[in-house]
Amino acid sequence: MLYRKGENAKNGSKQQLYARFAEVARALGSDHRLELLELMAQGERCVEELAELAGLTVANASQHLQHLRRAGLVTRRKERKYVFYLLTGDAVLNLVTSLRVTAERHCAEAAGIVDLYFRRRDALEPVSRQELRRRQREGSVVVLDVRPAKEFAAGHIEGAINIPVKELERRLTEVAGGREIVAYCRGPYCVMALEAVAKLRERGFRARRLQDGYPEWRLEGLPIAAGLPGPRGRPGVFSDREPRKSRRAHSR
Amino acid sequence: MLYRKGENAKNGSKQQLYARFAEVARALGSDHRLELLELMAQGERCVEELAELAGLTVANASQHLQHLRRAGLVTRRKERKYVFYLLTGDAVLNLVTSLRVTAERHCAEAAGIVDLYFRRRDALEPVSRQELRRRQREGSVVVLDVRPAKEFAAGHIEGAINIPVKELERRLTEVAGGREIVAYCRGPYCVMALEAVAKLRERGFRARRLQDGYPEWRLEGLPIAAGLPGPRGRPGVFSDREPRKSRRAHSR
DNA sequence: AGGTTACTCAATAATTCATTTGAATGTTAT
DNA sequence: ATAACATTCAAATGAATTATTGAGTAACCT
Repeated sequence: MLYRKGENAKNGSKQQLYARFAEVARALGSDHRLELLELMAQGERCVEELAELAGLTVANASQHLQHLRRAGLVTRRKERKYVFYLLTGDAVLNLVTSLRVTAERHCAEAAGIVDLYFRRRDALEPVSRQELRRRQREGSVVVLDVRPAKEFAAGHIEGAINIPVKELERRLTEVAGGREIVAYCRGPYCVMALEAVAKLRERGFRARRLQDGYPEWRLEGLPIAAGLPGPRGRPGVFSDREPRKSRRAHSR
Repeated sequence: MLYRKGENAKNGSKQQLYARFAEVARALGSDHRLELLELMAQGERCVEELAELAGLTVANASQHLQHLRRAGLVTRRKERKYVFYLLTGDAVLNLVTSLRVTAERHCAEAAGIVDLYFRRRDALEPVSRQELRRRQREGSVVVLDVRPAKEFAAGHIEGAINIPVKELERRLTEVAGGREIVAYCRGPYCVMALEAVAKLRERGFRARRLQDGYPEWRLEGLPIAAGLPGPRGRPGVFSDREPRKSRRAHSR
C-alpha cells in the first residue's frame, strides 16, 4: 500500500477512489473509443457494425469495447449470434458532452479543428433534413427549437415548439412524452441541441438532434445523404440487463 | 480486411477532433492529476504546494501540471519566484464533476469503494445547497468553513466563518451554541467536514455538513466572498505541517 | 456433420506514459 | 556576485496501452 504524509496519509481509500475515476477517464482517452461511444449514443449496435462505422478491425473494436465495459461505460446484450453494445446510461452521454464542451471551450488549438469538423459532422448521427420532413408529415416526431426566444420569433422550422436550452430543465412538462424529439439550434457549430439531447435523454425522452440548424434548413432544405445510413433495426429499444459473462482476469 | 477506406472515409478533421478530445480525457486519466485538479479547484496554488499536498515530488508534480496544461485544463500565472496553477475555467470543474457522477453511478466496483469510504457520509445527512441558502436567509444557521485558512482566503461561502478542522478542538469556544452548524470543505470526497461534524457532535453541538463543498457551491452561482489576491504571503506556509522529509512515491 | 458467421482471446511488437534522478533555468535575497 | 530557492528540462527505466495476428468458441444454416 502507499503511504503518504500529511493529511492524506490516513485515507488510502480516497486514493483508490481517484484511481477508479482515473480509470473511467482513461477509457475515454482514445479517439476510437470516443467515436464508438458516440455511435452507441444512438442506440445499441453489434460489434461488427461498430467496427465498420468506426473504421476498425473487428478484433480491435471488440477490445476497445471491452475496455469501455471494464470502465462501466457500456454494457452488452447477447441476442442470437450477436452481441449488442449500448451505453450504460445517460450519465455517460453527459460525460462525453461535458468532455466535448470543455475541450472546445478551452483548447484554442482545437478550435480550428472543431470548425472543420462541425462542417461535416456525422458523429452524433443527426437526423437529416429529409428524414425530419418525412417524419414530420407522418406526425411521428416533435420538433424542438432550443434557441433563445428572440431567434425563434425571427424564424423557425414550421411546426416546431420553442424551449430555450437554458429553460429546458424547468419546462420539461411542456414536452409530451411518446413521440421522438428532434432538437435543433443555430447551426453546425452550435452545441445547444447537443446539450438539449443529453438532458432530454437523461430524463427518459427519446431525443436526437437535427443535422446543422435553422439557417441551413431555411436556405437549402435539400439534405445531403448522411454519412451513415439510418440505424438498423428498431432504434430506441434498450434493454437494461446484461447477462454477466465469464470475465477473466488478465495476468501480466 | 480493414474497413479503413471507402466512401465513409474517416479523413482528417473528424479523427483529429476525436484525438483532441481524447487528449483531454487522457489528462484526466491519472489519479494524481485528478487530485491536483481537486486541489486547484479550491484556488490557485504554486507547484511545491501542490506537490506536497498530493504527495508527489516537485518534479513529478510539475510534469503532471504540464500535462494538464497541454490539455488546456489549467493555466498558470507567474508571480515573483512562483508559478501558480489554476483551473482554466468552470467547464473543467463541470467535467470533473461529470466524471465523478458517471463513475459513481455506473461502476459497481467504484460504488463499493464509495460506500466503504463514505458510509459515514450518508449517516451524516448532508444539507442541500438550497436548504442552506434558505436557512442562511432566515439566519437560523452558522456556516463553518473547515478548510485551511489559505483556501478560505481564496474564496468561501458568503457569511461563513473559518476554523480549520485541525484547530477546531482548541477553538471550539468561537462557535456559538444555539444555532445549528453547517460545515463544509473542499468537496464530496473531502473528509474534513465529516470530521468536523463528528467532533462538534461529540461536544454537544448540532452540526451537519453541506452537500459537496465550496467549488460546487460556487459553480451554482450561489453567493460567495471572493478571495482577494492582495498582499500574498509566502506559499506553502501551513500552520501545522511537519518539515518535509523524504517522499515515497508509490505504484499501485 | 461441415461450413459460416460473430465475436473473443492470447501473444506480439510498437508506442506511449509515469516516475526518478540530476542538471539547467530564472528569480530573489544577502 | 554569490547563494538559495522554485520550477522546469532531459535522460533513463519500467510499466501500461495500442493494433495486429491468428487461434478459439459458440451460434446458426444447410
